[in-house]
Amino acid sequence: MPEKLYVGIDQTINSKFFITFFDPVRFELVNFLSSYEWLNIGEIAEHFPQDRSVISRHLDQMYQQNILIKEKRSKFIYYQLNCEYITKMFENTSSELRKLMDTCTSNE
Amino acid sequence: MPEKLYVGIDQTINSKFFITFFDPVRFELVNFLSSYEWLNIGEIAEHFPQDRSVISRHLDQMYQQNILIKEKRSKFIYYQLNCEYITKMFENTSSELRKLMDTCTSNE
DNA sequence: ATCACATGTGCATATATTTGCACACATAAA
DNA sequence: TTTATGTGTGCAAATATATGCACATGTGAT
Repeated sequence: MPEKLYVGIDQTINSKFFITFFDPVRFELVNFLSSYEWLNIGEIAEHFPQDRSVISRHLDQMYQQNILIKEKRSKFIYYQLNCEYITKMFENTSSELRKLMDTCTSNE
Repeated sequence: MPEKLYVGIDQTINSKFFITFFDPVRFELVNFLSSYEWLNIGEIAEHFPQDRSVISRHLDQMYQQNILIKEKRSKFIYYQLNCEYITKMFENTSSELRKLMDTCTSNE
């Protein structure tokens, strides 16, 4: 603790990503999208009780956090899980946390 | 997608843990506690602008999710990060996600 | 027992977020 | 152009959660 070389986890961990990811509805969206490739907003919203506009906003929030990738084709907007980024984000966070936790357990 | 052998991530991932972990105030508490060993509620609350009762409730929520371990000594209640559990939870989640993401990227 | 202090809790308020409607905008077809 | 359809947005209501006060409870000391 006196000679702390590591910066706080608030510096290295993107908590907004996780808050976006684990919201109940958005987490269901992730789960749903993991079974499909490109789907447009209407196709996605069909499978959820919420209004299409609500789903649209959730998808946009997920896109802002790079959880989804987006593609516009004519008047449709297709979304897909950004698998690479999601996996990397979790694994990087795991290792950042592992570093931090190693220092705190060694202090006991 | 037709022959999906994996169960949904909602079955294998404990999202409540992460929702608890990444709440802004509780995340700051994790960050703060990572620099110390056992601290009682009063000592912790001194470092935060919120009322002691608010901090007390946050700590209890974290304890419910195994983010913290607790120890009562006389009239004090001491908390400490549950480093093992936190690390394991993140790493298990990472690998569950990795499994899921591997199936979705191979579909493209 | 009384006192001092640490923590828990009921409850109303504050704050943040989601939700759905109504409508605006965009795109493509007729 | 008008029409149909997909998506974005303003806004108010609903919902969930955090917050802080006041007080209750518990524990140890005097």
